Amino acid sequence: MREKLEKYYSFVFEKELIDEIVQVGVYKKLRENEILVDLGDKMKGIPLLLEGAIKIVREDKNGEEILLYFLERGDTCASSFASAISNGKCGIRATAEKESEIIFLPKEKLDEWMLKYKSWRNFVIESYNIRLNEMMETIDSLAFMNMSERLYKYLTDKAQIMRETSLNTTHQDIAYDMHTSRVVISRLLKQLENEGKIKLHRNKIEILEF
Amino acid sequence: MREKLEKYYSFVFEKELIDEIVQVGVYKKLRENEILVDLGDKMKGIPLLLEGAIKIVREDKNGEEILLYFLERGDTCASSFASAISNGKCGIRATAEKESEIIFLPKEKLDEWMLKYKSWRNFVIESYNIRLNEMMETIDSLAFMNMSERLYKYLTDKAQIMRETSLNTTHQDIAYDMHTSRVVISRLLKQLENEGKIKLHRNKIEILEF
DNA sequence: ATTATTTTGTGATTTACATCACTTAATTTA
DNA sequence: TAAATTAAGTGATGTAAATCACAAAATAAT
Repeated sequence: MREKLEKYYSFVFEKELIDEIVQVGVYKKLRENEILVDLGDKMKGIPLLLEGAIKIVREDKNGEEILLYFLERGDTCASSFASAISNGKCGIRATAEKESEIIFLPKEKLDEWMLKYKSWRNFVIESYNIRLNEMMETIDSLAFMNMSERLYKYLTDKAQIMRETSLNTTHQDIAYDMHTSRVVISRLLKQLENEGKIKLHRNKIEILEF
Repeated sequence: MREKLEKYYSFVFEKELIDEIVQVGVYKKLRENEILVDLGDKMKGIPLLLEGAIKIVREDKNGEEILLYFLERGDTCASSFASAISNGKCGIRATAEKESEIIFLPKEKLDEWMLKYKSWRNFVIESYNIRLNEMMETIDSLAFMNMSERLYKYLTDKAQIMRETSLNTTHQDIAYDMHTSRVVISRLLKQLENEGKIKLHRNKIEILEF
């Protein structure tokens, strides 16, 4: 745990803070598709992502989903931070897209560290900024792009987060994330394949052009 | 300035902090439609809204707009905070929807106060949370609602922010905010009128049902 | 190996919204 | 007061995406 913490966070956190994190943080390994945070959960702390990829989705009353963004190593979940500090509920679901490793930080420390460590203050603010910007990008996609453009962005974004050039996924799963139907995704994927940007296989999409 | 500050912020900030704000804050009155923050601006501080209503919009490369959310008294612009602290650019435009009053806080103080005042830390975190939640609501609207529902939500939300039951606006302005065409808005408004939810006038929309 | 299940492909149809083209009404300006 | 401008109403048509219905592969289960 200390090793990975130092690998990804030594440029972010002071040494003393890393020491504290090692002491109070709870290491956890997440299986693929394991739910880390669910709708309405009250967070008792926040996760710091050491390795892997986490998908953050929003769900409405009818159980329909829309992807908000992905987290990768070095990220934290700003929504949890909010929820942890204010004792409020979390409006999102966080699912491990692949096996991941996190450190869970107890909420009691969150405010304490704000006083003690400038690097922590920066990290918190920076995390919120990144998340606000991701949300704006999501809004841009929904408001300004058509399905084909959104789909291509989805594929390339996800490939980057997963650090792979092929994605192991079904058309139906993509449709859930993008809040559309499988038929639409299948047709647009075929179109992207014809344009030479991707190559389709069963349960797998190769991305040829980034 | 002190008077309004105490009126809306005395339950939020410690007395000492209010004193400091009075000392270093710059009071500014905004005319209707005055631009407070524009795309790409580098913020030298953040605005604290004393009175009025501010519209926050996102713009894409083609100059097309989409409304993100409104600010009202007691709010601050989290996006500016981000930009001010990190010296980065602001990805939004903020326009006064009606005559408004703000206090501009210089960025040098922002981090200093994080150390000194717990109420300030809470306020900053709380502001980010509110903004994240507003963005999620915007995403919900775009992803899950049809135009008619979005329009009705737009009207009632805006009426609430403006503290009026009628809005002085044109169909075209609404179309800009919602990133659609005037024709579509006119038709849907007529429909809402037939349902008895609103009453249409030239340059004015009365909301009959909230 | 045969059957069942999951995944993908594809035609046909519907619908919400976008776009075009033009009219009517209200308001402002000359 | 007439002309110009701005705001709103409305028919016709186009189009992206949603929905329905079913077929064809690929894979998993028996």
